[in-house]
Amino acid sequence: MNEQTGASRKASVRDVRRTNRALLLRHVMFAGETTRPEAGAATMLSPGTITNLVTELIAEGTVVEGRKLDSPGGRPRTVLAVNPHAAVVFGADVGEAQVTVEAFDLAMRRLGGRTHAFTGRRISPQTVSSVVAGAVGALTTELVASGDFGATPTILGIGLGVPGIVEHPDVSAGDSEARDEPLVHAQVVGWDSVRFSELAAQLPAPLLIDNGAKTTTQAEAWYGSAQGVEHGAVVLIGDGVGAGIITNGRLYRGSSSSAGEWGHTKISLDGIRCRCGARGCVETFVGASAVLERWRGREDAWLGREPEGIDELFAAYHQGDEVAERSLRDLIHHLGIALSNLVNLYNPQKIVVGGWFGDRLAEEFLADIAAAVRRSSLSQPGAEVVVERSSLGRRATALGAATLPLDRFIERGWPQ
Amino acid sequence: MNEQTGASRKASVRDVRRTNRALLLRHVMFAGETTRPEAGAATMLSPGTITNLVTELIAEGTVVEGRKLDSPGGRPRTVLAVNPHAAVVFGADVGEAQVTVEAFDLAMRRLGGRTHAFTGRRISPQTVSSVVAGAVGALTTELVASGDFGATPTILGIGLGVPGIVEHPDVSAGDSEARDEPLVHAQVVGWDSVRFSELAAQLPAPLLIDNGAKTTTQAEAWYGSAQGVEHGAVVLIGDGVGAGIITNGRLYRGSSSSAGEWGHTKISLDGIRCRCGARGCVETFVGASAVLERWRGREDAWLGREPEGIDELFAAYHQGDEVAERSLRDLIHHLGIALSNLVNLYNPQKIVVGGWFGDRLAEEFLADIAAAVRRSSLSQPGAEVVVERSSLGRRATALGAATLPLDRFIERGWPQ
DNA sequence: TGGAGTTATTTCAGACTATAAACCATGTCA
DNA sequence: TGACATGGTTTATAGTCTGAAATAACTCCA
Repeated sequence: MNEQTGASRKASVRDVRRTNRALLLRHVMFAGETTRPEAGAATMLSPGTITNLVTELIAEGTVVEGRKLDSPGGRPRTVLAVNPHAAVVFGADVGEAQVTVEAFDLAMRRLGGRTHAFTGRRISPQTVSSVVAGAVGALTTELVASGDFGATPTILGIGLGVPGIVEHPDVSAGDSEARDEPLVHAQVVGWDSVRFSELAAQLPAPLLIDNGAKTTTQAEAWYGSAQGVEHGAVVLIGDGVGAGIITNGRLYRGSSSSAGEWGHTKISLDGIRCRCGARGCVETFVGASAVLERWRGREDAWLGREPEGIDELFAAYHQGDEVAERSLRDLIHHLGIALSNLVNLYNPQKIVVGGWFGDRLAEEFLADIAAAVRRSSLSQPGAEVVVERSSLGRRATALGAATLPLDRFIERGWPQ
Repeated sequence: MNEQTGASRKASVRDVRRTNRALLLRHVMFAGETTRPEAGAATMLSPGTITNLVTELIAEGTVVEGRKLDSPGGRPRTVLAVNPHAAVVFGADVGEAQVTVEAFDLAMRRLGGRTHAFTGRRISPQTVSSVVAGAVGALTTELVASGDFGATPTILGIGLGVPGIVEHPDVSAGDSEARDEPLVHAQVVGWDSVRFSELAAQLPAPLLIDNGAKTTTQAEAWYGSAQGVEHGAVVLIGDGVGAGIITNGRLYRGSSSSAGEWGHTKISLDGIRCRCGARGCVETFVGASAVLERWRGREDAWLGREPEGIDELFAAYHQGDEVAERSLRDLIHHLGIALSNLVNLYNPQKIVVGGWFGDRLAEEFLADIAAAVRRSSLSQPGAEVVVERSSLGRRATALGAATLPLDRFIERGWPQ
């Protein structure tokens, strides 16, 4: 009996304020438009506290008052909303072949974006850095030109969704905000322990990095199909396969932020060798490239990516091709088993199926996928889980990346 | 953008006190003996607050002052410790064939216990209830006789670890502490949606129920091999196979408390049919009964439990029997794959291997198991995970069950 | 024996919070 | 115009932690 377990931090009166401010601000942001009484009901805070907090938020410029609502007798309620022009956040989707940077106002409305496609096979962190920095700069001047954000827009931060594991430094060891930047390990693009210090130094606001599957999950949780989900999973099926796990309403990261590597869990004791080196990985059964290779009868190799071929597969299926049908049936069967492992382990309320290939599958076979999941799951968690198609599409990754600085702002307030 | 996401509750000044009180009390309990300065360092609370809280805890009778420590110049520190005689907690291990009830003082020292073995195949909830109520009564009179707890010992609660899924009612819907008792689903003993209301009514203190694998995990997390682990898993291998997952330092329960059913995740697309109805479950590869069936060459059926046979298996292995060796090698290989799924999904710091069969395996093959896990895991999380043997043995389940009321006491204080 | 030095513990003023209740503001309706 | 209803603010009060000052209880040394 030596160490502390489940150690929570000490609390002080200041924390009470921070918690309640965040609670209220989150309500305002997600409600879009609200009123003081409505916010009071949603947050359970007393009218006095609401007044107090709202006054502060208005003074800061974070929140603005709007029109007054009609009343059936009684003083009319004043509409409250986030001040969209109070600040800007950037979100970047770093893919294997391209980088997309998007700008959002404080109401998370898209203001503009830049996409840069790479021709070479592997992009270097330096290239990515210069593209991101360039896009942020270009978008910022665009914003200045629009006049909505003044001469020097307040930038809350730049979020980066990258294709790999992002290892965050141990927070417990001192709160020295200084140079504890995350390490990025991305096998797919050949990055090993990359730090984006140079990029961070170039940018006009803090750089926050996370795994792309996780930022996508965050986007679905805040604005998409996973809204309000306390325990859930977002699975992303493309060439590769990933997942984001939500536990207790928050994105789960694990001890070193690599949690959720569902694509490399095994559902078979043998099978094709995966690019991770193991055999039997989910990715080798449901990843788009693997499915294509199978369909074409080359079960021995797993290389390259060829998303176009998926169109052929679906076309063949619709023309009654039996081989195509069997490929898709097998895929759904395997997907059901792979998802049932998530169901039995996490007992999620909802599983959201996304990714370019997953989205395509869910569009046509959602019911079959759900049935396959239930067939392999334990009865109780299987009966409870809802399987749904993702609702945000390809922009989710950048959107989710942009929520990183936004979330930080909600929790901590303005810098300093 | 409608619903609230990751909704935290509103905070008030009272919560600050509760949080800090719990933080301090937890420190005192886990330290065994401490002092005010030591507690201050551990909790980061100021000396004034420590005095304040300690005074309250002493006045309540929860904490007592002890001897004064020698000082090399300066006022000597006074030893603080939990008052073991302040209260009693009970923990019950409801197994498939027997029920064990144990009593602990507030320092979680075992005071006594009762075990009742059943002869029939399936025990009814009524039988379990009367056995538990009887044992609690008998142990209580024993405690009264000992004189350490006065004429009417304060009982904080009775924790029950049961072999099945425990579904807790939704807490969010009103804080009516009234009759929202959990539902127990235990296929193994044939319980379907059982409520222990009658038992709760008979008992002299609140009844708290959880899954046995989860209470065992809790015990390992508080007092065993999983101490101080923020992200980890405790896997329990016996006839059946279960797991408890620790995320962010707390036991993870999922949306309806059935999380952690690792025994019924699939690592094979075909294979023996499991008692859950599916094929390829981990339990059919590493569960004791399944291993025995395999060893004896009867791969077609999976029935009954015969733990004694495991001794034969190990004996044969030690005598150089090749079939026994192959059985164990295969088992370890499969266990490695099954655990690697946990590693890739949860990214745990530590995996604790327990359960009567798991313990036996870990005793002899821990290094092999760890190697097998690493072989199948992704390199980054695989390199970080530590595989360890459980350290509490068979009493862990009841001990963990007893932590349920203890934890509640730490968080909420004395009843009322 | 007593004074200096040292560390533990308590006391207390000050800074913040939330809340309840009283109070003011601004409508509708008859 | 007054009664009523609801929205929003102000204020007194009760908790809470913290930092600094005060006090307590030692050891060491002359």
